Amino acid sequence: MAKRTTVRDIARAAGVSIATVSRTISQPDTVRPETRKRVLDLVQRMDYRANRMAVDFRRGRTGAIIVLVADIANPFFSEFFKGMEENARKAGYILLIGDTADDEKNEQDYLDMLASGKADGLVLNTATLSETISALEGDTGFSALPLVSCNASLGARIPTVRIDNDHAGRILATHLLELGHRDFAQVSGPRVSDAHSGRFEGFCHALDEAGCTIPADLVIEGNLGIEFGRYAARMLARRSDLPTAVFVHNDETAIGLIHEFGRMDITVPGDVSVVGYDDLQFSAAITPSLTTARLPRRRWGAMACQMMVSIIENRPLDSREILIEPELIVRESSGPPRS
Amino acid sequence: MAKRTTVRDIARAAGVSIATVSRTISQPDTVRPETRKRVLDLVQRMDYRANRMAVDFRRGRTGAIIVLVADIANPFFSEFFKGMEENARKAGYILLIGDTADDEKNEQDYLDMLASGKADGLVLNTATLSETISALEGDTGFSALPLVSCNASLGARIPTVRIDNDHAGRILATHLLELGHRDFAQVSGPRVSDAHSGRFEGFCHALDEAGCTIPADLVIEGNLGIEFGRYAARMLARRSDLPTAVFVHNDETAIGLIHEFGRMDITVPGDVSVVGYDDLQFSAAITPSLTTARLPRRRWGAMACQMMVSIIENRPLDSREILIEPELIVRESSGPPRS
DNA sequence: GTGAAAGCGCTAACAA
DNA sequence: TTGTTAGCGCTTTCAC
Repeated sequence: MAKRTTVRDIARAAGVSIATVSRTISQPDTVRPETRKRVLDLVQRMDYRANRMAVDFRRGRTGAIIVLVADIANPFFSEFFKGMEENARKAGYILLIGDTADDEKNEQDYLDMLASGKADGLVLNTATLSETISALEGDTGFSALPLVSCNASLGARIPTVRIDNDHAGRILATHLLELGHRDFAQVSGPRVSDAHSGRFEGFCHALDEAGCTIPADLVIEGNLGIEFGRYAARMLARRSDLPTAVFVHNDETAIGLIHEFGRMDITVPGDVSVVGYDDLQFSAAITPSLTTARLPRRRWGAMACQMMVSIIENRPLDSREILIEPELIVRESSGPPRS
Repeated sequence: MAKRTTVRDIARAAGVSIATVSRTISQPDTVRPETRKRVLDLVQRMDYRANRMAVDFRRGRTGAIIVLVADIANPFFSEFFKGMEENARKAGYILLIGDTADDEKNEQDYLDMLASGKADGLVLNTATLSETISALEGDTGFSALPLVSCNASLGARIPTVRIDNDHAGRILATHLLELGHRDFAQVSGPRVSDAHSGRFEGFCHALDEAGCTIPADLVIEGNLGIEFGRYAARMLARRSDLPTAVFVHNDETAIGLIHEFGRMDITVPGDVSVVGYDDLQFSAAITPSLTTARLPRRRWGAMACQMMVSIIENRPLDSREILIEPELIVRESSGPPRS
């Protein structure tokens, strides 16, 4: 493996100093056109490319923002990335994405690597970060690396852009109450995650205010996903008193649940109304199409990125916590309760 | 902003040399336990963390592999990432993902940044890379950065792990032929991409061998996605001679097409059979569930990553091109032709 | 406009 | 086992 071309090689070949080569690359207008041409030609011919590791090291910055997510397979994140990425690019950074696979150890590995200097900033969209984060902070509670959280549980300590999960739960409950429903079930993600506890509480509060409650055994809690949706459908179908409406904590799971109901000849919304949460692209393309709370995911990503860039570039923050409001999307899967 | 703690600070505080501090961090067993403890305590207390930029720079490696994809929003990629990531982790690397948003300029931005030293290797799963890649290669055709392609069009020049698209087209055609179909349509992605031309050709060849052809106006080509699927459904429905079977080049699009057929009271597979390509998690959770060619995406990612690690670590490659074989998954959306 | 020189923070010979 | 030292490749004052 041949040694890479360096500034020194170019400088020697062009008969200039390494400083001039460096300038030609990064501030072309500060060198005489004649010199510039000579250097640039050599750069081309000798296939010179500045060593990024050296550049980053010397400059003390990388031009990259990294975002860590719990599960990249969750289709939910795609728009979030788009929002981040667009803004990162606009601000002159590239966006790199890491997947912790919802594993604390992996997360720690990432943090160890990224903690200092791998990127100019770290955006966290993972659920279980409270402890690992502490490690990033000194005793002063000051982190060497600019951090933005997309998650409520860290909100108090680091700048946060998060979804108003409580509100989402409320608008879905209100929608179902207005349709006349009184008997509910919830298919929930792990409530240790505040994303899920937020949805759960918001939904329950709205029911409370209307004088309704959900019996404990009509709350089915577990790791969301299509298969869990199927499982929940079977659990519910087994009961003699099928509720008239189900709030499923994400669309993916709701899609599994609806499909399984279909197999068991339980019609949606005829027999039971189903509402989801997220508004995936597929949510409008199934039958029946899914009533859900749309999260403005792209905006979420955009805001998170803007906040990060402000921090990196030492601009004052308007606010240390930004709330993103979800929006009710009514489709076919919700209707009046069966009589 | 306080200056960060460096090896020198720790060395001074512990009364040792900077070399000892460095060793304590990276090869703890080579220092006397007593010294080690003293240093580690200080590291903790002074919140020292080695500057990754300096470490990477000095060592000449980063411990990171970057994969670039054309569109991270495509649910298709998630399993591919998982496969890569698992293997990267196993080999001691972290995986970072970049999204080029299918834009050559973005791609170029990434490559400029990544080309040298941002990562130990670059895996490319983007369609339109032929030109940009040239820039990475010197006149010698030698790239400074280890490269692996997941795409046929670059296959000749750099190591490749790719899907056997041609074969996939064939097994889907064969399945439909065996069901008795003779009248086909294809809903294709842009055929400038060899992923799509491969599927297209494979499908057509198998039909040829059975004495069938697809009329040119029954090939609907465009940018795949749910909306395009809906559009294709409307185009097909408008015809007097609706074909009996449609091969849609990915599941996402097939889901849109089936949903739109449903709206128009065209039943699948009663009126028309639909087969997709990918096997997304949602493909089994719609009604009717989708017959498709399953791409072993996780394996794809795993192989790509293994190949990359081999290259980085100068191990010999078994082969410079690995083909991943898709598998036919028969579900409800395909059946005998209407009589 | 250009060159000389001083490091950025760290690791890895090598010497002690 | 520990310390000394020489850079990694680049950018950036500061002279000229």
